[in-house]
Amino acid sequence: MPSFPPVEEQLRQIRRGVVEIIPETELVQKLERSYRTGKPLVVKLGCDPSRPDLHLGHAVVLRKLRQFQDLGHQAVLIIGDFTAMIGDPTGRSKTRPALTLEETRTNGRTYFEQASRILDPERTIIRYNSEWLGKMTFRDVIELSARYTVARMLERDDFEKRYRAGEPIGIHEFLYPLAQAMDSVEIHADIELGGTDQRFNLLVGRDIQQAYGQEPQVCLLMPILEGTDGVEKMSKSLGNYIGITEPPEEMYGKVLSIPDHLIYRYFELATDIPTELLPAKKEFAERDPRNAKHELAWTIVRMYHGEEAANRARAHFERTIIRKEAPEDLEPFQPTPDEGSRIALVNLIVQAGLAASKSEARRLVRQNAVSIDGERISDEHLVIDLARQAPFVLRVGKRRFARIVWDEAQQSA
RNA sequence: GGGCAGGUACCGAAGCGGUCAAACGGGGCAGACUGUAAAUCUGCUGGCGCAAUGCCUUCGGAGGUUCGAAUCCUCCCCUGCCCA
Repeated sequence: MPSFPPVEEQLRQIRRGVVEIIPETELVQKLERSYRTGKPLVVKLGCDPSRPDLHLGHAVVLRKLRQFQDLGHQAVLIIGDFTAMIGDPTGRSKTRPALTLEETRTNGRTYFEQASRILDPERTIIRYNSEWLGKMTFRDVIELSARYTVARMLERDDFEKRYRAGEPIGIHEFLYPLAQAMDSVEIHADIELGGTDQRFNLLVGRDIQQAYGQEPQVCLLMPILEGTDGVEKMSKSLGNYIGITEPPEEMYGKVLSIPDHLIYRYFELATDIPTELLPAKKEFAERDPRNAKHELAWTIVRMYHGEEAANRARAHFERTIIRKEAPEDLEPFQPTPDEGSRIALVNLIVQAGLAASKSEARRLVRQNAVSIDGERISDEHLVIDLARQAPFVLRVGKRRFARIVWDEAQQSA
């Protein structure tokens, strides 16, 4: 039987970083009842297994779920494998490719593995929603749909905008919020977590739970973390994300590339530093953004990779970016020469994966972006004799390096 | 079922028989600057290529007209709106 901290203390922690609690009075009631009866609250978080690469944006809400675990409540992670199988078309673009059941299972496992860097896996219940959604008959679906109206669906910002803009909305898109609501019904969720973009979906959950005779869940909305560009929300498809499994060096560099005005926000939402220290960080970020950003990067890397890795990442950054030297642990790359031991520079660049095509490589040379052992190359027709010149470090742009080696024996073998 | 308007490169959007690998904007990449950033300026942004008025692939799909098509014709697919 878990023993909970006092309700006031729980509330204090739950409120940190939260944008909105709908409605807060019900949260208090639920907490009080749980405290009285010793029964943990069921806290739900739904996730989309079509993209199992978690980043700091996902981490915001996962950290909140972890916080509930630490307070003694029951975390339930819903893997939306059923919806992924159909292909969720949320957002403007085309329907996502539908996944097979195996793919969603594999993705689900990957998701959980990654989420375990934040959650306590021992105390997390995982449920796949195909388990109950897959069993529903057409009749069940019609009954479910009858509980909601088109007008209410169109309240959703995304639907309304698209409808007005004359963009297509598939009927099945109306079914997604309902499906998600059924997840809440299935597990009798007391609280559902989500980003502010999930507000509508979580609220539908409340209505549907009531329609099925249950007490409605409390919706707890977390802010959407901006990506490294500082404008759009962090997302993989926008390429502005920092993945939680990325190597320390990469993570460090990416954190450093965020605009200054986000430094404090990242401290608040993406780190585990105690709430009491936040005001000091805010002052730090305003007074000395450069060093505050370094501390932020270090803190985040430490959370996911440990202190030693964080120190290494900092040293790496100073070496490669500030002093513009090649990283020390570059994998050697043995190119396939064009003829004998000779290779055209543009071919070498493509082979080493530093450019996508020869034309691009050529362009980069013209733009003074290519150097060998620190020396700028301006001749796009340059041919390199590997036997004479290797090993050397090939560099393209600021961040792309390759250590080119030549081994006669290995070549003939 | 009928009518109308559309489907162009990563995205938005011009082009409507040759001078189109396709204007312009966004995004991306590179260079200068810098704190790695932001802002700013400059260049590049289908592939191949000895940067040639060169070759190949591309403008929803398949055919056709033409010396020549993103541009004209036919059929098909897709989207939105209006009517039924």
